[in-house]
Amino acid sequence: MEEKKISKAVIGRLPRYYRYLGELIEEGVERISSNELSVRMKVTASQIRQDLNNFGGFGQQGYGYNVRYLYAEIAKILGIDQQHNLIIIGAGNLGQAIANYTNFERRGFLIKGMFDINPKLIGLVIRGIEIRSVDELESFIKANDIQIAALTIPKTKAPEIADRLVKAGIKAIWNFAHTDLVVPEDVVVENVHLSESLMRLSYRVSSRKLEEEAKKAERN
Amino acid sequence: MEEKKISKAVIGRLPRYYRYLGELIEEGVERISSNELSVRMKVTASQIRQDLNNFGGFGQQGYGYNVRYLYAEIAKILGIDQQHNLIIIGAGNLGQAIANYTNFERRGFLIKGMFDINPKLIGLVIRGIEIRSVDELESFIKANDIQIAALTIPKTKAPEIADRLVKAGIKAIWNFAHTDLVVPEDVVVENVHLSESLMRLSYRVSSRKLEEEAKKAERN
DNA sequence: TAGATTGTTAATCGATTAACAATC
DNA sequence: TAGATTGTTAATCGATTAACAATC
Repeated sequence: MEEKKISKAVIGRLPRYYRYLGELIEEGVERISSNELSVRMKVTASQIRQDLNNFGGFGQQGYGYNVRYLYAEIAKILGIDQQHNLIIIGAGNLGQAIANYTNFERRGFLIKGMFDINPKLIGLVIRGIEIRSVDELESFIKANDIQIAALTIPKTKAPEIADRLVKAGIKAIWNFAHTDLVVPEDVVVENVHLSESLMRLSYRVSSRKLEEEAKKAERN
Repeated sequence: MEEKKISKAVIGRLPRYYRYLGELIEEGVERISSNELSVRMKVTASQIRQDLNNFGGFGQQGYGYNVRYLYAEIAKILGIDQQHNLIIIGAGNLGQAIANYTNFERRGFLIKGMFDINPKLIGLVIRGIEIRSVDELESFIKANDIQIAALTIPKTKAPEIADRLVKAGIKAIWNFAHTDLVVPEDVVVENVHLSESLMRLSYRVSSRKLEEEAKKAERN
């Protein structure tokens, strides 16, 4: 069973397919062709078929794809058909935002606990999730079979906490701290660098402005 | 002056270069070669040189790159040498998290106001930023020369608000709602889809697990 | 000047799109 | 069966890496 390596680009698109299929289900659409879906999603039909065929043949010639079936298959591929136990480290606004976002639980991500160093926050309960002292981190991870840790703390504290998480057996870090974590290769890190996202936005706004000015200059 | 089109991949990497250069400045490093930087950043030196040369020759043969100079030049490219006026729509945890993140202001993003529909939130002041009723949206945008709107509201409300923002003359939307916004082509949308990020993480955790199981099975 | 390192061209690699035979 | 649409191979396009002449 040689697993062919799936490219990052393909994986990056899967959640978007999943989202669109979910919307189709809500609309009561039963089947869809790669072509119809390509129009909705503004990608090529070719890309959709290529992407899906990395994982198997989910469609049927002359028919297209059954929406519910494809939706369920993508869920399996993404691993969101299974339950993941998650903790949040850093109970500030961002940590609380994640804790309050109920959709994650619908996708199988169960938030089991939150951690902070601020004594004012420790003991508070958010949507049934208790905020604990970071001192309890390791014992909690082991006792509750935690796989994923969301890191919503300042970048200065992130490397130390990441080390502790790795030692405690965490398999994945959802990293919101503005730094690149160094972890062993069997630990997955998914970065959400908001400031980088905002800079990309800034670039695009600025380059648009330059283009417009260039056009205006040309007219004169 | 034909502007050659810069690829999305290159733009995506610029903020990371910027971050590493900032760290080098803090460390007191004056100059760096593409090769040294490539080791730190875990990319190829070739890629660094290619990326930078999209925008001009910032280095010097036999010397490398002056860290402060390159840092300043990338800031110009990203447009973060200029001030951007920003509003946040949706004053929930995520909106408040952004409002409280002071680093954005250091990069020239000035948060001028927050908006919500919840009467309990309207009137509150967060870090000097007042939460206003969404009714005041259009007048506020015009009166305060707002270019960027961060959208931290549920997906159901996002399309309607996006339309209003566009009509009010907003040039860029930083979209945290889990939906793809439809806007005219001169309006920039930068998406931050947290649930998609979490699914990518889930995929990677799940596929790691499968690989390990496959390896174990092979041994038997 | 000699050594180092860029800027840039050429080669390679990978991802996307197009085309079409297979098949429902 | 005829029409539709997939799965998949081939062609194209773009991005990354390698190589090296230019030059500080």
